Amino acid sequence: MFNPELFFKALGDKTRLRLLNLMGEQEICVCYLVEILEQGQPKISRHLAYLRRAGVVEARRDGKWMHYRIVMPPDTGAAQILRQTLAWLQEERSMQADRSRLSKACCSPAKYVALQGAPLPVSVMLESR
Amino acid sequence: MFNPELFFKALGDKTRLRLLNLMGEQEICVCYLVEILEQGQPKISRHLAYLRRAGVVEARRDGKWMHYRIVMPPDTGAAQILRQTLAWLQEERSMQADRSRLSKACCSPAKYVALQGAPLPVSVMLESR
DNA sequence: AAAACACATTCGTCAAGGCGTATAAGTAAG
DNA sequence: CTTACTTATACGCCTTGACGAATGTGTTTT
Repeated sequence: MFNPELFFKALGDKTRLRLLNLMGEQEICVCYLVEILEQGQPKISRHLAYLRRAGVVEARRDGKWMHYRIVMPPDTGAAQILRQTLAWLQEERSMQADRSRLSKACCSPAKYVALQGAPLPVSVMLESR
Repeated sequence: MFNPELFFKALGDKTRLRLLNLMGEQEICVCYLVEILEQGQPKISRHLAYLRRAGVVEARRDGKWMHYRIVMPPDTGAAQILRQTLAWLQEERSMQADRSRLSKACCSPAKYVALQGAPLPVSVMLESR
């Protein structure tokens, strides 16, 4: 029932890989994705839509904000490959840098004025308990 | 040193996935790929070139014939994903059918006249000992 | 109701990629 | 050397997809 071609097409783009890396296993607000990737909001939104059509992510509305999360495909093989891919990405320098900037963005609002008032990523909320 | 984007782009095409499935862990002559996939020789050749550029396969000349084989990427993560992908493909109906037609093609030359005299795939040579 | 905000979508443009047809390149056989 | 054979590449055409800019949609605030 799952389409390998569509699945790999979704992974065949730098920006989409960066988005998936930032989502990790947690849901995250779009505003953070835009700020961290420094890539223009419509561009990010289009790539998120692509990932949604491919069945790789799902969205949840929270007032003005949209939260995206990775959804594991029902197909066991695909899920395994997706998990493996996420682990692989974490080994990459640039992907680590993205994740590092994400943590900092949540703790230094002065540097990321646009994010003041935005809902914190779950990972950061857990850290600050 | 390995490029995830290029890697997944290479896997994001039905024909290329079928080619990789037919190669499996063994090298195979192009003429078989053309016959089994029934897809026109230039098309197959272009997709093989794409896979070569992406570093997923390598070619070996044997007189008039060219043999292609999957080459595991030096990057451990990529290699793991590639192996899992190949295993995943083998679970698909259509991919099993391709592999089944490959065995038959080597044993019934009458049906595949174009293949008479072509070098047998290694897997078939092993079976017929 | 109006304004502000977060995000999605549309539009026009451009590059990448897929395909069939024709042709080139490399090798073996006559 | 010419021919036949296997594979690769060039060409023209078309589709997909990526992008910035502008605009639309849904929600909260005033």
